[in-house]
Amino acid sequence: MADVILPSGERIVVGDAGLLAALRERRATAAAVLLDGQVHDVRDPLPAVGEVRVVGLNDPAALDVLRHTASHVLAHAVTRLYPGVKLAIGPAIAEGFYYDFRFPDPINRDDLVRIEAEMAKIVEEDLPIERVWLPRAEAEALLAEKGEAYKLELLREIPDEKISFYRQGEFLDLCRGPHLPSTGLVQHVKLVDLAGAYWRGDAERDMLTRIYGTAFPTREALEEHLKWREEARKRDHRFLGPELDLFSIHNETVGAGLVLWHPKGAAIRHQIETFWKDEHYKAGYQLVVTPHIGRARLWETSGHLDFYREGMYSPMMVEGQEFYLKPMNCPFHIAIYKTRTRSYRDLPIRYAELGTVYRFERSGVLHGLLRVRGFTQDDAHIICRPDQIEDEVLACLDLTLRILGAFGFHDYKVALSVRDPEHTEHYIGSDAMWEQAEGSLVRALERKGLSYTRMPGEAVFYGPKIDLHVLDSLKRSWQLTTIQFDFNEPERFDMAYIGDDGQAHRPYMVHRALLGSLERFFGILIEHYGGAFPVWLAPVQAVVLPVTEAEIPYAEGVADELRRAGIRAEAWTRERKTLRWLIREAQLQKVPYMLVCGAREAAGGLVAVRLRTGEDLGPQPVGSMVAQVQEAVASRGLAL
RNA sequence: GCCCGUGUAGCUCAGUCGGCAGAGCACUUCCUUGGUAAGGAAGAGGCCGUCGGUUCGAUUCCGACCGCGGGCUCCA
Repeated sequence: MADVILPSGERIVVGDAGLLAALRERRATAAAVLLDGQVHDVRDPLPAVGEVRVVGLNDPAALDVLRHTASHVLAHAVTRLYPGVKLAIGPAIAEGFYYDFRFPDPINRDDLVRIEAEMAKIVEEDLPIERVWLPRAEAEALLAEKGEAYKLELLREIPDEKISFYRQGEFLDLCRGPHLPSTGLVQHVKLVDLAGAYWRGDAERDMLTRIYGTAFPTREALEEHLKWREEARKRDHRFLGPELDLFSIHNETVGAGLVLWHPKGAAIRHQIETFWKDEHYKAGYQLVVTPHIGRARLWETSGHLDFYREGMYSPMMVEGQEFYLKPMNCPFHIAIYKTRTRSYRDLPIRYAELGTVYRFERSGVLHGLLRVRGFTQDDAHIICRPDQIEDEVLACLDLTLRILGAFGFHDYKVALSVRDPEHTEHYIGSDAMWEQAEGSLVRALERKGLSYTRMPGEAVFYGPKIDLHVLDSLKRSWQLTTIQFDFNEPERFDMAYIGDDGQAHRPYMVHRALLGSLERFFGILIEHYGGAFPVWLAPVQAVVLPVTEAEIPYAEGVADELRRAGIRAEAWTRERKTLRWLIREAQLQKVPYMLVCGAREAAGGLVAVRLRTGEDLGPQPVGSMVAQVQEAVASRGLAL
């Protein structure tokens, strides 16, 4: 006998008759059962004592169950339409679900419409979903008879003797559940994409066809999600980049993964770099500049030729010496450190550089600005004494939050990557160093009030690290900042400082990049702002628009005045176009301020101000506009 | 690398069941002097991704290659 709380809040006691019967009696719709916070199948036996909560379709806890069932409806429809299809796996995922199939013949996007129609039928049929437990031998015989090789492989990895299947109508699938009680509950479902996927993600194994879909408890939620997808599509930086004349990539001529920054993109980059440099000087960093290539022996010493060779380009010969394009900046910074004997009084030393590096990426993974082959890291190396590391990490987090905040990123997720405790032999550095470094990272995070997820086994071999993910305006997560200890290179380069005991000591070194790379960060910024940059970043902050030819000299005078005040302004006087045309163009280019000059304004030293938002401020003295733009720049906000 | 899709003017895309290649935007010229999201007309612009095959003839059909887009475990 268990106490059951229904979605309505009603409490009932359920006996051996079972939960499903009791629910049917009360006409209650149940998606799943919550027991100690775990989602369970409504068909499972209830605990002898205690309390369970039945959750309805609308409960967030039921979303994965709904989607998992939706993936079964998909698989059901596919088996009806494509005899001979083989089933692989079909889990719920963050934004919906997918199911992997092996089709006898290739399908394409048009097939999704047919499949969706068949899914609608299955939902309409409102088939009860039953759970079936089979003994292992029977399960194996059944799957073998159906020729479900992938399922058989999965079965062999299940340790249990009783194997769980789910049946809806004529469709039966190996599955651990849980599932909804019937197919009729999957009302709001949509197939969104089609892609290839390796069986178990292994490039050596079969290529399957993956169908992606999403499902929600209500039509509104589904539509909202589809709108969100559409919004993300419109903000795609690969679309906005050329549209706004920010950058271009030329695979055939320049090379894949190599970015050309156009004047407007470069203007934004200039603002980012200037701000970044100012903040770094204020935070006690010293800027350095290092070359793009270095001799092979440098990369031998650093170890990159051992553990990072596949990411590096082939060497070039210069006067009989091998040189490599740099994939990282650290060896150069270390070389600067080593130009003289350092005292403990010199530490911490913080070398920062916007250093351009080149890394080999397979062509299939290149993606706009987000994954490229040549990029500029906002890199720095902090070299310090053991007693300084905690304060250094904390200062680093401070700087990170200050800089990211300026770009409108205020939501963070933090991952702390540490050693795999089972395999400490895979890592360089002593236990004491790892513990001290991890301790400093944890305490710095705590002092900063940042919650974090500890991830054992995620650290690289040379030290623990913090990775910071930000959420953009569409709530998408991007990994930007990384702060990582390096126990490897100080050793390999024999870095040292002289302590107060007169002896040489090994310093700690921390690598950190706050924005990651300027290319990738720029791509993220474009999508975050949808191309409508805040005034301080906007490549063109104001356009001056003459109404007729007569106002051209006045408009140019106004633009000059703005430029003298440090505002990026253009007078659009090159062509005789109607004001309507000029406004539309400025609007499409997402220029924050449109300053209209007609006869009335020219006579009075005024401009009629239209904002990017569509708001009309009416005629304003030029001087007050200058002040308003300067104010918006100083605030670094989106407000105009 | 692999699966599906895709490649035609600077851009976005039609089209040819094998017979001289099309539109809109952008560009050039002319007309228009226009007050808050496209004023009008004319012109110029093409190795129809590359290479090969079939054919009297290929941008179209076939093959290979190249480029681009989406995706390639969030495990029954």
